Amino acid sequence: MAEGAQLASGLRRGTLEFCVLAMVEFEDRYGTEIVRRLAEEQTLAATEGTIYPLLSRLRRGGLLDSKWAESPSGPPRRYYSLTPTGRSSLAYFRTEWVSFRQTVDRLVGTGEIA
Amino acid sequence: MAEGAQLASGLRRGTLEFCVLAMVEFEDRYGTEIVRRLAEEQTLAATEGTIYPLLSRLRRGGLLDSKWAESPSGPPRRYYSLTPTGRSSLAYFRTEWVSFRQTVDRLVGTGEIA
DNA sequence: CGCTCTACCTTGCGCCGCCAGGTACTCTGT
DNA sequence: ACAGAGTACCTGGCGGCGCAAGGTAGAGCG
Repeated sequence: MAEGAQLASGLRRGTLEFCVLAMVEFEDRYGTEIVRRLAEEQTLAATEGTIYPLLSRLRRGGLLDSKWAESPSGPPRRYYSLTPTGRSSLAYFRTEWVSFRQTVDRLVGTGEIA
Repeated sequence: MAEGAQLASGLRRGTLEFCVLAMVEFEDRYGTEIVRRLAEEQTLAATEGTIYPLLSRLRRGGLLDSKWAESPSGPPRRYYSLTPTGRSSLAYFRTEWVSFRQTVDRLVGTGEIA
């Protein structure tokens, strides 16, 4: 594994889940599409081996709903959408993320505690 | 486990390590002190079971150095300090963190990709 | 000399990101 | 009609890390 990739891999923990939720907040998306869009991001590139199990977890957890749909060209796709539970979970993360981000910025940013 | 604690636990992954490095950047600190200071932070509270193995990993990895010192009252303490390797690792994280933070802000902040 | 406080560390568990491998359907070219 | 490429889905096993729980040992006090 590359140098910086290992660092980013650890950072994704606990965050990737909500990035995926946010991606299907306004528009239904399917697995491969999510993988491709994440690959365009700098530090959030995740492979299929990460995304598909993640989507299954979120579906089983009731945060995502899914329905099959035909593709214009190719095999059928499973489109994911946000459930009310997923929506509130995402809302909760948004507040938690701000707090977390500020704490890390304060601690790591300058090196001084207060 | 409490509701929000589980979320924060995932967020700490890959970040806590560098928060600890930053804490000993300018001043040597010992284990229990680090635990107590992190407990004061909102979303970064980590217990001994997290911190001590983490400190051992960082020491074995050459990012931290340690030396024993007497306590004014109580058992001796193991004080940790930042090595050159740890210093450059921390510097690298600071740039990576900014990139990561911006990506998450962009994706989760509004829900729109671009 | 017990009792408490401080400080260190370890064991085992569970979760999750990831690599590698696998299945199946669609479309294209010959 | 059929091989090959492209698309899309999923799974098994590994490794790392945060964490709860449990353990050791010295210092100070009554």
